[in-house]
Amino acid sequence: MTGGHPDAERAPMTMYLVKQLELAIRALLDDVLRPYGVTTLQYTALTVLQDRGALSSAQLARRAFLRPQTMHQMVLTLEERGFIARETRPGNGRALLASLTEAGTRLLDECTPAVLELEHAMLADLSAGQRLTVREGLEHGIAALSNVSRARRMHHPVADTDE
Amino acid sequence: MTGGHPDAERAPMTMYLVKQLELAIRALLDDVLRPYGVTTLQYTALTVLQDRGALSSAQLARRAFLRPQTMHQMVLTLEERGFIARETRPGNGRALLASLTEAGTRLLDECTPAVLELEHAMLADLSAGQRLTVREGLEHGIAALSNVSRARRMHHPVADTDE
DNA sequence: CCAATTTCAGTTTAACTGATATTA
DNA sequence: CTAATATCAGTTTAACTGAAATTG
Repeated sequence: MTGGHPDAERAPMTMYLVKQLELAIRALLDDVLRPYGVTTLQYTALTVLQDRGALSSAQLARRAFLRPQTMHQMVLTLEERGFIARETRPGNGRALLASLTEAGTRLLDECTPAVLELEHAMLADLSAGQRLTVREGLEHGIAALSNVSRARRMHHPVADTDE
Repeated sequence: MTGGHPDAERAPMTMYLVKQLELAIRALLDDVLRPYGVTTLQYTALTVLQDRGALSSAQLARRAFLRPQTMHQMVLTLEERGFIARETRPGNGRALLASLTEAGTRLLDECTPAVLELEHAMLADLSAGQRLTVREGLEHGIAALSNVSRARRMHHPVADTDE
Protein backbone atom coordinates (compact mmCIF):
# COMPACT_ATOMS: atom_id res chain seq x y z
CA MET A 1 0.00 0.00 0.00
CA THR A 2 1.07 3.45 -0.62
CA GLY A 3 -0.74 4.49 2.50
CA GLY A 4 -0.48 7.88 4.06
CA HIS A 5 2.91 8.85 5.24
CA PRO A 6 2.74 11.35 8.04
CA ASP A 7 5.15 13.78 6.47
CA ALA A 8 6.00 17.02 8.13
CA GLU A 9 3.69 19.63 6.69
CA ARG A 10 5.55 21.89 4.32
CA ALA A 11 4.79 25.56 4.29
CA PRO A 12 2.66 26.32 1.24
CA MET A 13 4.46 28.12 -1.54
CA THR A 14 3.91 31.83 -1.87
CA MET A 15 2.50 31.16 -5.34
CA TYR A 16 -0.15 29.02 -3.73
CA LEU A 17 -1.07 31.78 -1.30
CA VAL A 18 -1.38 34.21 -4.20
CA LYS A 19 -3.72 31.81 -5.93
CA GLN A 20 -5.83 31.27 -2.82
CA LEU A 21 -6.14 34.98 -2.21
CA GLU A 22 -7.05 35.59 -5.82
CA LEU A 23 -9.77 32.93 -5.60
CA ALA A 24 -11.20 34.55 -2.49
CA ILE A 25 -11.11 37.99 -4.10
CA ARG A 26 -12.70 36.71 -7.28
CA ALA A 27 -15.57 35.02 -5.50
CA LEU A 28 -16.43 38.10 -3.44
CA LEU A 29 -15.89 40.53 -6.29
CA ASP A 30 -18.24 38.53 -8.50
CA ASP A 31 -20.86 38.75 -5.76
CA VAL A 32 -20.34 42.48 -5.33
CA LEU A 33 -20.47 43.22 -9.05
CA ARG A 34 -23.31 40.91 -10.07
CA PRO A 35 -26.03 43.44 -9.14
CA TYR A 36 -24.39 45.91 -11.53
CA GLY A 37 -24.39 43.40 -14.37
CA VAL A 38 -20.65 43.27 -14.95
CA THR A 39 -18.17 40.47 -14.47
CA THR A 40 -14.92 40.89 -12.62
CA LEU A 41 -13.05 40.81 -15.91
CA GLN A 42 -15.25 43.52 -17.38
CA TYR A 43 -14.96 45.69 -14.30
CA THR A 44 -11.19 45.31 -14.34
CA ALA A 45 -11.00 46.28 -18.00
CA LEU A 46 -13.07 49.39 -17.30
CA THR A 47 -10.84 50.44 -14.41
CA VAL A 48 -7.78 49.90 -16.59
CA LEU A 49 -9.26 52.26 -19.16
CA GLN A 50 -10.04 54.75 -16.42
CA ASP A 51 -6.52 54.62 -15.05
CA ARG A 52 -4.44 54.24 -18.18
CA GLY A 53 -6.54 56.06 -20.73
CA ALA A 54 -7.70 54.78 -24.10
CA LEU A 55 -6.38 51.37 -25.15
CA SER A 56 -7.03 48.99 -28.01
CA SER A 57 -8.65 45.65 -27.35
CA ALA A 58 -5.38 44.00 -28.31
CA GLN A 59 -3.60 45.98 -25.61
CA LEU A 60 -6.25 45.04 -23.07
CA ALA A 61 -5.89 41.41 -24.11
CA ARG A 62 -2.18 41.39 -23.41
CA ARG A 63 -2.74 42.85 -19.96
CA ALA A 64 -5.24 40.13 -19.12
CA PHE A 65 -3.21 37.32 -20.71
CA LEU A 66 -6.03 36.66 -23.14
CA ARG A 67 -6.11 36.24 -26.91
CA PRO A 68 -7.03 39.35 -28.85
CA GLN A 69 -10.16 37.62 -30.19
CA THR A 70 -11.35 36.85 -26.68
CA MET A 71 -10.92 40.40 -25.45
CA HIS A 72 -12.49 41.68 -28.63
CA GLN A 73 -15.74 39.94 -27.73
CA MET A 74 -15.74 41.54 -24.30
CA VAL A 75 -14.99 44.95 -25.74
CA LEU A 76 -17.87 44.56 -28.21
CA THR A 77 -20.19 43.76 -25.33
CA LEU A 78 -19.05 46.78 -23.33
CA GLU A 79 -19.45 48.99 -26.38
CA GLU A 80 -22.91 47.60 -27.11
CA ARG A 81 -23.95 48.36 -23.57
CA GLY A 82 -22.63 51.88 -23.86
CA PHE A 83 -19.87 51.75 -21.25
CA ILE A 84 -17.07 52.42 -23.71
CA ALA A 85 -16.67 54.13 -27.07
CA ARG A 86 -14.02 53.38 -29.67
CA GLU A 87 -12.28 55.61 -32.17
CA THR A 88 -9.29 55.43 -34.44
CA ARG A 89 -6.45 57.85 -33.89
CA PRO A 90 -3.84 58.99 -36.34
CA GLY A 91 -0.62 57.02 -35.97
CA ASN A 92 -2.34 54.03 -34.44
CA GLY A 93 -2.77 51.84 -37.42
CA ARG A 94 -6.02 50.06 -37.63
CA ALA A 95 -6.43 50.09 -33.86
CA LEU A 96 -9.67 51.25 -32.29
CA LEU A 97 -8.88 52.85 -28.96
CA ALA A 98 -11.52 52.29 -26.33
CA SER A 99 -12.27 54.82 -23.65
CA LEU A 100 -14.92 55.18 -20.98
CA THR A 101 -18.18 56.88 -21.82
CA GLU A 102 -20.04 58.89 -19.23
CA ALA A 103 -22.22 55.85 -18.61
CA GLY A 104 -19.08 53.79 -18.06
CA THR A 105 -17.71 56.34 -15.64
CA ARG A 106 -21.03 56.39 -13.82
CA LEU A 107 -21.01 52.60 -13.58
CA LEU A 108 -17.55 52.62 -12.04
CA ASP A 109 -18.56 55.35 -9.62
CA GLU A 110 -21.44 53.17 -8.50
CA CYS A 111 -19.44 49.98 -8.16
CA THR A 112 -16.23 51.27 -6.72
CA PRO A 113 -17.32 51.95 -3.14
CA ALA A 114 -18.32 48.31 -2.67
CA VAL A 115 -15.08 47.19 -4.29
CA LEU A 116 -13.04 49.45 -2.05
CA GLU A 117 -14.83 48.00 0.93
CA LEU A 118 -13.44 44.62 -0.05
CA GLU A 119 -9.98 46.08 -0.53
CA HIS A 120 -10.10 47.56 2.94
CA ALA A 121 -11.43 44.37 4.50
CA MET A 122 -8.55 42.49 2.94
CA LEU A 123 -5.94 44.88 4.32
CA ALA A 124 -7.54 45.53 7.70
CA ASP A 125 -5.18 45.20 10.62
CA LEU A 126 -2.06 45.59 8.51
CA SER A 127 0.20 48.53 9.21
CA ALA A 128 0.95 51.06 6.50
CA GLY A 129 4.46 49.64 6.28
CA GLN A 130 3.20 46.11 5.88
CA ARG A 131 0.76 47.16 3.19
CA LEU A 132 3.53 48.89 1.30
CA THR A 133 5.82 45.87 1.56
CA VAL A 134 3.05 43.60 0.32
CA ARG A 135 2.34 45.89 -2.62
CA GLU A 136 6.01 46.13 -3.50
CA GLY A 137 6.40 42.39 -3.20
CA LEU A 138 3.50 41.81 -5.57
CA GLU A 139 4.81 44.36 -8.05
CA HIS A 140 8.25 42.83 -7.83
CA GLY A 141 6.83 39.36 -8.52
CA ILE A 142 4.88 40.60 -11.52
CA ALA A 143 7.99 42.20 -12.98
CA ALA A 144 10.19 39.19 -12.24
CA LEU A 145 7.80 36.73 -13.84
CA SER A 146 7.24 38.89 -16.88
CA ASN A 147 11.00 38.78 -17.32
CA VAL A 148 10.88 34.99 -17.12
CA SER A 149 8.15 35.03 -19.77
CA ARG A 150 10.17 37.26 -22.00
CA ALA A 151 13.29 35.14 -21.58
CA ARG A 152 11.35 31.98 -22.31
CA ARG A 153 9.81 33.42 -25.44
CA MET A 154 13.27 34.21 -26.82
CA HIS A 155 14.40 30.66 -27.45
CA HIS A 156 10.93 29.53 -28.35
CA PRO A 157 10.70 28.62 -32.06
CA VAL A 158 7.74 30.76 -32.99
CA ALA A 159 7.08 28.50 -35.95
CA ASP A 160 6.88 31.32 -38.38
CA THR A 161 8.63 32.45 -41.49
CA ASP A 162 8.15 31.36 -44.96
CA GLU A 163 7.38 28.46 -47.04
CA MET B 1 -16.07 63.28 -23.75
CA THR B 2 -15.84 65.57 -20.84
CA GLY B 3 -13.72 64.06 -18.15
CA GLY B 4 -10.80 62.10 -19.28
CA HIS B 5 -8.44 61.63 -16.39
CA PRO B 6 -7.73 64.89 -14.68
CA ASP B 7 -4.34 64.63 -13.16
CA ALA B 8 -2.95 61.88 -11.03
CA GLU B 9 -3.00 58.28 -12.03
CA ARG B 10 -4.43 56.35 -9.13
CA ALA B 11 -2.33 53.60 -7.68
CA PRO B 12 -3.82 50.26 -8.66
CA MET B 13 -5.60 48.46 -5.88
CA THR B 14 -3.76 45.70 -4.11
CA MET B 15 -6.50 43.33 -5.25
CA TYR B 16 -5.58 44.19 -8.82
CA LEU B 17 -1.92 43.45 -8.19
CA VAL B 18 -2.86 40.09 -6.71
CA LYS B 19 -4.84 39.30 -9.81
CA GLN B 20 -2.05 40.36 -12.15
CA LEU B 21 0.48 38.28 -10.28
CA GLU B 22 -1.83 35.29 -10.28
CA LEU B 23 -2.30 35.62 -14.04
CA ALA B 24 1.45 35.70 -14.56
CA ILE B 25 1.94 32.69 -12.30
CA ARG B 26 -0.83 30.76 -14.00
CA ALA B 27 0.55 31.33 -17.49
CA LEU B 28 4.05 30.20 -16.55
CA LEU B 29 2.87 27.31 -14.40
CA ASP B 30 0.73 26.01 -17.24
CA ASP B 31 3.78 26.08 -19.50
CA VAL B 32 5.94 24.34 -16.92
CA LEU B 33 3.39 21.62 -16.19
CA ARG B 34 2.18 20.93 -19.73
CA PRO B 35 5.02 18.49 -20.50
CA TYR B 36 3.94 16.45 -17.50
CA GLY B 37 0.37 16.29 -18.68
CA VAL B 38 -1.25 17.99 -15.71
CA THR B 39 -3.04 21.30 -15.45
CA THR B 40 -2.27 23.87 -12.78
CA LEU B 41 -5.50 22.96 -11.02
CA GLN B 42 -4.62 19.27 -11.02
CA TYR B 43 -1.09 19.94 -9.81
CA THR B 44 -2.43 22.12 -7.03
CA ALA B 45 -4.90 19.47 -5.94
CA LEU B 46 -2.12 16.89 -5.80
CA THR B 47 0.10 19.14 -3.68
CA VAL B 48 -2.81 19.80 -1.35
CA LEU B 49 -3.23 16.06 -0.87
CA GLN B 50 0.49 15.75 -0.27
CA ASP B 51 0.52 18.51 2.31
CA ARG B 52 -2.81 18.02 4.05
CA GLY B 53 -3.32 14.28 3.73
CA ALA B 54 -6.34 12.46 2.38
CA LEU B 55 -9.34 14.61 1.49
CA SER B 56 -12.68 14.01 -0.18
CA SER B 57 -13.42 15.60 -3.52
CA ALA B 58 -16.02 17.76 -1.80
CA GLN B 59 -13.35 19.11 0.54
CA LEU B 60 -11.02 19.76 -2.38
CA ALA B 61 -13.86 21.55 -4.17
CA ARG B 62 -14.39 23.96 -1.29
CA ARG B 63 -10.70 24.79 -1.21
CA ALA B 64 -10.70 25.61 -4.90
CA PHE B 65 -14.04 27.48 -4.82
CA LEU B 66 -15.50 24.93 -7.22
CA ARG B 67 -18.72 22.90 -7.20
CA PRO B 68 -18.38 19.38 -5.89
CA GLN B 69 -19.40 17.96 -9.27
CA THR B 70 -16.64 19.88 -11.02
CA MET B 71 -13.96 18.70 -8.65
CA HIS B 72 -15.39 15.20 -8.82
CA GLN B 73 -14.61 15.07 -12.54
CA MET B 74 -11.04 16.13 -11.92
CA VAL B 75 -10.64 13.60 -9.14
CA LEU B 76 -11.95 10.85 -11.41
CA THR B 77 -9.40 11.81 -14.03
CA LEU B 78 -6.56 11.77 -11.52
CA GLU B 79 -7.72 8.39 -10.23
CA GLU B 80 -8.02 6.97 -13.74
CA ARG B 81 -4.50 8.04 -14.45
CA GLY B 82 -3.26 6.43 -11.27
CA PHE B 83 -2.06 9.52 -9.41
CA ILE B 84 -4.50 9.15 -6.53
CA ALA B 85 -6.42 6.33 -4.86
CA ARG B 86 -9.66 6.69 -2.94
CA GLU B 87 -11.00 4.76 0.01
CA THR B 88 -13.79 5.08 2.50
CA ARG B 89 -12.94 5.46 6.15
CA PRO B 90 -15.08 4.66 9.14
CA GLY B 91 -16.78 7.74 10.48
CA ASN B 92 -16.58 9.59 7.20
CA GLY B 93 -19.99 8.89 5.84
CA ARG B 94 -20.08 8.11 2.19
CA ALA B 95 -16.97 10.16 1.53
CA LEU B 96 -14.14 8.70 -0.51
CA LEU B 97 -10.89 10.13 0.75
CA ALA B 98 -8.30 10.62 -1.95
CA SER B 99 -4.61 10.26 -1.30
CA LEU B 100 -1.51 10.23 -3.47
CA THR B 101 -0.34 6.95 -4.97
CA GLU B 102 3.34 6.29 -5.52
CA ALA B 103 2.87 7.34 -9.12
CA GLY B 104 1.31 10.57 -7.89
CA THR B 105 4.19 11.18 -5.53
CA ARG B 106 6.65 10.47 -8.34
CA LEU B 107 4.85 12.93 -10.59
CA LEU B 108 5.08 15.65 -7.98
CA ASP B 109 8.75 14.88 -7.41
CA GLU B 110 9.33 15.34 -11.13
CA CYS B 111 7.35 18.56 -11.47
CA THR B 112 8.26 20.30 -8.28
CA PRO B 113 11.81 21.41 -9.12
CA ALA B 114 10.55 23.38 -12.13
CA VAL B 115 7.76 24.83 -10.03
CA LEU B 116 10.16 25.84 -7.29
CA GLU B 117 12.29 27.53 -9.90
CA LEU B 118 9.33 29.77 -10.68
CA GLU B 119 8.73 30.43 -7.00
CA HIS B 120 12.33 31.50 -6.60
CA ALA B 121 12.27 33.66 -9.70
CA MET B 122 9.22 35.41 -8.34
CA LEU B 123 10.85 36.15 -4.99
CA ALA B 124 14.35 36.89 -6.24
CA ASP B 125 15.87 40.07 -4.85
CA LEU B 126 13.49 40.25 -1.92
CA SER B 127 14.96 40.05 1.56
CA ALA B 128 13.92 37.30 3.93
CA GLY B 129 12.00 39.88 5.92
CA GLN B 130 10.18 41.16 2.88
CA ARG B 131 9.26 37.63 1.84
CA LEU B 132 7.88 36.91 5.26
CA THR B 133 5.86 40.12 5.31
CA VAL B 134 4.44 39.34 1.88
CA ARG B 135 3.48 35.81 2.94
CA GLU B 136 1.90 37.07 6.13
CA GLY B 137 0.05 39.75 4.22
CA LEU B 138 -1.36 37.19 1.81
CA GLU B 139 -2.36 34.86 4.61
CA HIS B 140 -3.97 37.73 6.44
CA GLY B 141 -5.94 38.71 3.35
CA ILE B 142 -7.15 35.15 2.81
CA ALA B 143 -8.34 34.93 6.41
CA ALA B 144 -9.95 38.36 6.33
CA LEU B 145 -11.87 37.68 3.13
CA SER B 146 -12.99 34.27 4.27
CA ASN B 147 -14.46 36.03 7.29
CA VAL B 148 -16.26 38.41 4.96
CA SER B 149 -17.61 35.40 3.06
CA ARG B 150 -18.75 33.75 6.21
CA ALA B 151 -20.39 36.89 7.50
CA ARG B 152 -22.13 37.46 4.19
CA ARG B 153 -24.09 34.23 4.26
CA MET B 154 -25.16 33.41 7.79
CA HIS B 155 -27.12 30.37 6.85
CA HIS B 156 -26.63 26.67 6.73
CA PRO B 157 -23.85 24.91 8.60
CA VAL B 158 -21.49 23.85 5.78
CA ALA B 159 -18.78 24.47 8.34
CA ASP B 160 -16.11 22.36 6.91
CA THR B 161 -13.71 21.03 9.53
CA ASP B 162 -11.15 21.06 6.78
CA GLU B 163 -8.06 21.09 8.86
C1' DC C 1 5.54 42.95 -48.12
C1' DC C 2 5.32 43.02 -43.04
C1' DA C 3 3.41 43.45 -38.61
C1' DA C 4 -0.35 44.63 -35.72
C1' DT C 5 -5.12 44.88 -35.28
C1' DT C 6 -9.91 43.95 -36.05
C1' DT C 7 -13.39 40.91 -37.17
C1' DC C 8 -16.01 36.57 -38.59
C1' DA C 9 -16.66 31.80 -37.72
C1' DG C 10 -16.33 27.46 -35.52
C1' DT C 11 -14.44 24.46 -31.63
C1' DT C 12 -13.13 22.90 -27.16
C1' DT C 13 -12.98 22.93 -22.41
C1' DA C 14 -14.09 24.00 -17.96
C1' DA C 15 -17.18 25.50 -15.40
C1' DC C 16 -22.18 25.28 -14.32
C1' DT C 17 -27.22 23.11 -12.98
C1' DG C 18 -30.33 19.31 -12.08
C1' DA C 19 -31.42 14.85 -10.39
C1' DT C 20 -30.68 10.50 -7.98
C1' DA C 21 -28.41 7.21 -4.83
C1' DT C 22 -26.08 6.16 -0.64
C1' DT C 23 -24.82 6.45 4.09
C1' DA C 24 -23.92 8.24 8.92
C1' DC D 1 -35.46 12.38 8.35
C1' DT D 2 -31.59 15.16 7.31
C1' DA D 3 -27.23 16.44 5.67
C1' DA D 4 -23.15 15.41 3.19
C1' DT D 5 -21.25 13.04 -0.39
C1' DA D 6 -20.80 10.74 -4.77
C1' DT D 7 -22.22 10.16 -9.34
C1' DC D 8 -24.88 10.43 -13.82
C1' DA D 9 -26.47 13.55 -17.31
C1' DG D 10 -27.05 17.67 -19.84
C1' DT D 11 -26.07 22.81 -20.47
C1' DT D 12 -23.75 27.11 -20.73
C1' DT D 13 -19.99 30.04 -20.96
C1' DA D 14 -15.53 31.49 -21.60
C1' DA D 15 -11.77 30.51 -23.36
C1' DC D 16 -9.49 28.68 -27.56
C1' DT D 17 -8.00 28.20 -32.98
C1' DG D 18 -8.24 29.49 -37.85
C1' DA D 19 -8.70 32.68 -41.38
C1' DA D 20 -9.66 37.02 -43.74
C1' DA D 21 -9.60 42.09 -44.20
C1' DT D 22 -7.44 46.54 -43.08
C1' DT D 23 -3.75 49.84 -42.35
C1' DG D 24 0.66 52.30 -41.45
